[in-house]
Parts: sequence; structure tokens; C-alpha cells
Amino acid sequence: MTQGPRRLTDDRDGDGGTPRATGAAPADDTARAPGAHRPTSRDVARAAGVSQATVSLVLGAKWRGRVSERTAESVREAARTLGYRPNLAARSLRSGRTRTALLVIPALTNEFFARVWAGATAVADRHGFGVVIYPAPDVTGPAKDPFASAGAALDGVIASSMATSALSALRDSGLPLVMLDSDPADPAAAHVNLDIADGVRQIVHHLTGLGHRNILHLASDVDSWTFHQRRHALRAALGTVPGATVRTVHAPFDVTAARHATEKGLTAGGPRPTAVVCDGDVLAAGACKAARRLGLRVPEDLSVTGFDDLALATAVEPELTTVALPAEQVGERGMRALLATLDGREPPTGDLPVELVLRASTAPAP
Amino acid sequence: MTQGPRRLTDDRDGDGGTPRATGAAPADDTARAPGAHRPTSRDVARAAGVSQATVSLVLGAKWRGRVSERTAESVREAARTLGYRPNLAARSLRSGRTRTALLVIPALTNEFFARVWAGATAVADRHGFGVVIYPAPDVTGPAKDPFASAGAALDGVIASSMATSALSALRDSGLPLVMLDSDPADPAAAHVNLDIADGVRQIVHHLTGLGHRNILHLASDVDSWTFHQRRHALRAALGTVPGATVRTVHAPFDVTAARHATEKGLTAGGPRPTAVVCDGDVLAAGACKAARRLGLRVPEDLSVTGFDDLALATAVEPELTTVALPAEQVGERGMRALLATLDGREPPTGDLPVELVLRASTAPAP
DNA sequence: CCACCGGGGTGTTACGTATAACTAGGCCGG
DNA sequence: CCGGCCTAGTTATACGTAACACCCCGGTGG
Repeated sequence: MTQGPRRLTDDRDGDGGTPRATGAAPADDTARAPGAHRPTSRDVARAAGVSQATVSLVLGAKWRGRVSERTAESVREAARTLGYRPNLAARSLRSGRTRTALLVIPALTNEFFARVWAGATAVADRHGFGVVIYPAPDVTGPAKDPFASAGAALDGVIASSMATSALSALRDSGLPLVMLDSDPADPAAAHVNLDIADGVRQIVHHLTGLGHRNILHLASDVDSWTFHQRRHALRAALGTVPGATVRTVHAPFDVTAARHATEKGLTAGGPRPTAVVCDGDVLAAGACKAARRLGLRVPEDLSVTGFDDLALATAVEPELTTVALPAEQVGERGMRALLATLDGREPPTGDLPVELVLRASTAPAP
Repeated sequence: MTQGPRRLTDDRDGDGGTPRATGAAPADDTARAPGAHRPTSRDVARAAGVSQATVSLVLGAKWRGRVSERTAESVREAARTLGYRPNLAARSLRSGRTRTALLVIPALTNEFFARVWAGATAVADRHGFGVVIYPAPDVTGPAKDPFASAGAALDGVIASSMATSALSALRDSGLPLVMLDSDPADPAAAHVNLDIADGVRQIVHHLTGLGHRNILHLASDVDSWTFHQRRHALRAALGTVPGATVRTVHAPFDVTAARHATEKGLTAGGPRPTAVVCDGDVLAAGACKAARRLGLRVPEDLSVTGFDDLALATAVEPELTTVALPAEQVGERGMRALLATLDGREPPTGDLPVELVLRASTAPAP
């Protein structure tokens, strides 16, 4: 051997470590005895005294009427004692199915999507499916190939809003597609939506009931269907209230940026708004900070509402009146819809309900 | 709900990888007529007028000196126009390697671990590796089989602290193992650790410099190596300060629970602490709420310090003095350590530095 | 003039599984 | 007594790729 150990990876990174001395070569397969490889279905067959096909039949759980209970039990017994685990690569190669779904979400550091992931994973797990995450490219940014990391070893895709170029790449893949919180008019995908409009209506009803007429809408600067919906629902709901006015300012999902935008919105000309309706709890936290800077007390001088009901909503002071979104259910239903589609069944429909949570950030208008 | 992707890495190596085809690539070619199957390496071979073996050689990037540049280019050209993507299942089956790593973390809803995930994924991506997440069973709870969801199709494992039963299952698997933030004495794994002790020392130095002597330690109730370290480092650092005392109360990672624990800690007998040192920003947020309930102002009457520097730290009022942990770097280095181990190289060593961030929640002792 | 070599390929095989196609009895109706 | 059917399996094959073992050919040293 004149050559060092084969590289699995190119060392493109900075602190990749030092090359190991050639003599050290510690290729120790500690767990298994040298030479003993992972048991295959053939090993199990040999141990049980049957053919490999029978093992596949029994473990594939499609053996009703094909294999006697006595034989099946002896196969299972052999598999257990050998510690057999089916080789997924072989299974996928043979069946053409990977039992893996791609979840396209903006970022896991976003609590809402982390919860969506949790819900999707829980359902997937129960059905023997895996979930791999593809960080959705920013709506404006350049789109990487969604399949580069996932390796195209996918049975289907669950996607939240994302760059349209990447989205069309997914569409063209021909994979079953479930869209989260996006325009249900699109017939090429199943849809899982929240009843956002109802949440907005409840907020408006709550605030106008407290006497608020002059509203500042702190909106996300993301140009997606969801936020269009919110804006639209807000204006529609306020349209039925005589004398109500709304002004909209935009901010990225960041506390400091939200603070700045709110300060600007509150100090602009015209009558000062008595309530700030925010497109998310993060924005609401920023709005609260802005109020404090301007010498306004929340909620006595200014009411603030959030959206999402993240952990943040109860961590800040005052705790936020907000709309709780069933994030886990979004993930669960998304995965169920995908599984249904793969089975040729109709995916579930209908919007998921949201709930107004009253806390301490809203009060009667001054 | 939607936010721009956080900057994942501060790598010096720029984009750090081979230029990959962008998703905007030839959508017309990748879209397949129904019924037509995905092109295989054999299809590419036919199109390029070479054998399948040659295609494998060229695309496997191990062809230096084996294939002429002219042939290689025609193969690549054919692959491009056909929209060829290697079948990962077949590749894994043949090579015995899956290019997939298991990341064992408690929960993605925890921002710290979400950032660890982001770092690990970024590095993995550049090396053509995938990452699947296994939600670590609670330290106390029953351990599911870590491989049930991952299907044993793994090349290695990166794990944070977890139930020992599940951990030993991982050890027995014989897979390369990288442990995050755990006892480096364990020789069976590579380790990626933070310089927690230094962070604690900096906090203590900061507080004692402000005149604080009477400290309340709001500690996590998790019985893991990390938190042992924190407790130990705190007592060690305060031990060098004459007249300093510390009392410890425990709470789960939850704002409300932390508030209750803090209230109890502050109202217990003896001299009232003038500063609360918390094992995390979430706990610190709870401590601030406790202070407000007790009529204490932060930081005038009571200083509070956090740990982690999550988004939460700047969302609450006052903004938290805390210790910033390089979570993304933990993930990055964890993945690099795994890749190094797989290549037979020595994984990088040494603790990652942490940084004290001074904000508004600390002030001179009253 | 032949043996040898290295560059540039090709043929072939094996990875572990799922499943279609087949077989060997046993039982029953005609 | 034979064809058909059911039960309980077995045999054989294909999935797409990686890599080993060849093979061919032109140039070279002896």
C-alpha cells in the first residue's frame, strides 16, 4: 500500500484535523468480531432453516396465507437472536420507495417550524417514515438544488412557502407535494392551511370591543400568501367597524427591526394608534420595546397583539395576547396528507382552527 | 413566521464547496414524462457512447489518470442533458456507506440545538452528507430504539447528552461517535466541548466587580455533565472571592417554573441575594419575572445573568447580560469531527471559546 | 524483435432485498 | 382417477452502482 486511507470527504474546511500517522491505522471494528458483517436476511434464513424469500415475506408483514404461523415465529426468533436489521439501501433499491419525506421549511431556529417538524416527525415515525429537512431558500435569495442534500432519495415533499424557482423544481420532480399555508387554489398539490382569517377576525373583534379604532398593523416584510391573507383579513374585518382606520408598517422578523418600524409607525403624523396588531410574536416583542422607548405603557397606553403563541409570548413582559397556531398539527396533518397521497387516498381537507389567547398586553383604549 | 435564514457559519473557506448546479438548472430536462423512469448511469453511458463503468468512474471523481479529459467531459455533458442523478440507494448498497449522519439532540424547539443542527447541516451539505435527527429521549424517560427511525442506514452519530441506555445502544452499534458537550474523559468518542468554565468565570468576575457577593444560582434540574460543570465552575470562581456566598435552586427549562423557583430562592431566609446567575436565558427570563412580582427592579435592585445568548435574550426587557455560546460552531465542528473520524484522521480538539455579552440586566449591587 | 509498461478504457460481478413465477403435496368434486 | 385449487413454501431475478480484473494498443528499452 503506497497510498493513505481513502478519503470519504475532501478536506475543504479550515480545522479539519491533522492527518493520522500511517502506522496507527485503527480500523477497529470494535463492536463486531473481525470478519463478521451485519447479518442479512440470508443469514436469518439459514438460521431458521428456510429460504431467504420466506424471511422477506415474514418480515415484510405481507405473509397472510403465505407462511404458517409456526414458520413465521421461527423466522422472527432467528431474526431477533441474530440482531437482524433490514438493509434500507437494498430495500429502497428493490422497491423504488425510500420511505423518506422532504420537509421544506425556512429555518429550524424558528420555533413555529420547529414545532411543525416535531409534528411531522411524530407521524412519520409511526409509519416507518423518515424526514429530512431542506432549509428553504429565502424568497428573494438564490435557490440551491433542493435535491442536492436530499439526494433525490425521496418519496414526497412537504413544503412551506419558499422561493418560486426552488418550488417549481420540486413541482417538476413529479413527487407528491403537500403545501403548508399557501394558496389552496394550486391544484398540483395537497394543502394544509390554518384558518388565519378567523384569527385575525378574533383579534379585531377583541380590540374593537375594547374601544380601539385606530390600529397600527406591524406586518411581516415577507411577500408570501400567508401574509397577504393576514393583511386582507385585517382590512376586511376592520371594514365593518365604523370609524376604524389602519396604517401598515413592514418589518423583517427581528425584534430590533420591529422596534424601529413600530417607533416610526407610532410617531408618524395623524392620530396616534392605540393598538398594534402584529403578524407574529417576535414582531410584538419589538412593538412592546418601542412603546417603552416612547414612554408608553403596555397595555394601559397601547395595546399590542401577537400571532403564533410561541414560548416568547409568555417570556416577555407583559405576556402577549396572541393567536395560538396549532403548529404541531400542521406538521402532523402535512405528513398524513402526504401518506394519504402516496396510498392513493384523498388527503384530509379543511382549515385547522386557531385560538385567540387573552393575556396582559391588551386593555381598553385610553 | 417566516424569517430570513440566519448566517450559519463564519467559515473562512468562502462558499466552501464545489460549485453545484443551481436549482434553476434545466427544468425542462429534469421534468419527466409520466411513465419514463429516471435516467440511470447506463442511460448516460449510452448517450455518451461509453460504458457504464466509465460513467461511474467519471462521476465518482476518482478518474484522474483513468479517463481522458475529452471522454470525461462528454460524460458530464450527457449526464447534464439527461438530468441524471445517482441513485443513492444503489450507491449505498454497493459502497456500504450511506453518507448520512445521525444527530441526537433533545428537541429542535430548543433554539440552541436548532442552531447546532444548522451548523452541522451546513458542513454536511458541503460534503454531500445528509443529517437525520433523532430526538434524544429524556434523560429519565424510556429510550426508544435510536435506529428505529434512522433505519440503521448511518455512517456515524453526533450526540448531545441523552439517556444512558440509548447512549449505550449507540456505542454498541460500533458506529463512529462524536459527543457534544459531555465528559471528555470518555475515550470511545470524539468530543466537542465549550469552554463553559470560562464563561462562568467571566460572569462571576463581572458580578463581583460590580460589588455583588450574595449570589442566587438558578440551575437547570437536568442531571448532565454540562450542568455539573457549571455548578462546579461557579463555586470554584466564587471561592476565590472573600465573603461571597451562593445559594442554588433548581428549575426545569421553562419560564414559569423558573419564576417560581426564583421567587422561592429570593424569599428564603438569610440575606437577600443581589444577583441571580442562571443556567440559561430561559431561566433568566423567569428570574426577571420573579423580580417584578416581588417588586424588585432589574437591574437596579437585582442583577440577572443568562447563558446561551438566544434570541430571547434581546427580546425581553431588560435585555439580558449573558454568555454567548457558538452553537453553530458546535454543530460544524461536530460534523467535521465525524467526517475526520470516518477518514481516519484525528478529529479537532480544544474547547470552543465563549463570550460574555454585557447588556442591561446587570448593574452595581444596591 | 519481443517483452514490458502505462494510459484508457470495458466486462462483470456483488451488494441485500422484494416479488413474480413456479413447485410440491394434499384435498375435493366430478 | 384426474384436473383444479389451496397451502406453504422455493427459485430466480432485477433494482443501479462501484470497483476489481481484465484487455487493447502504442511506445520503449534491451
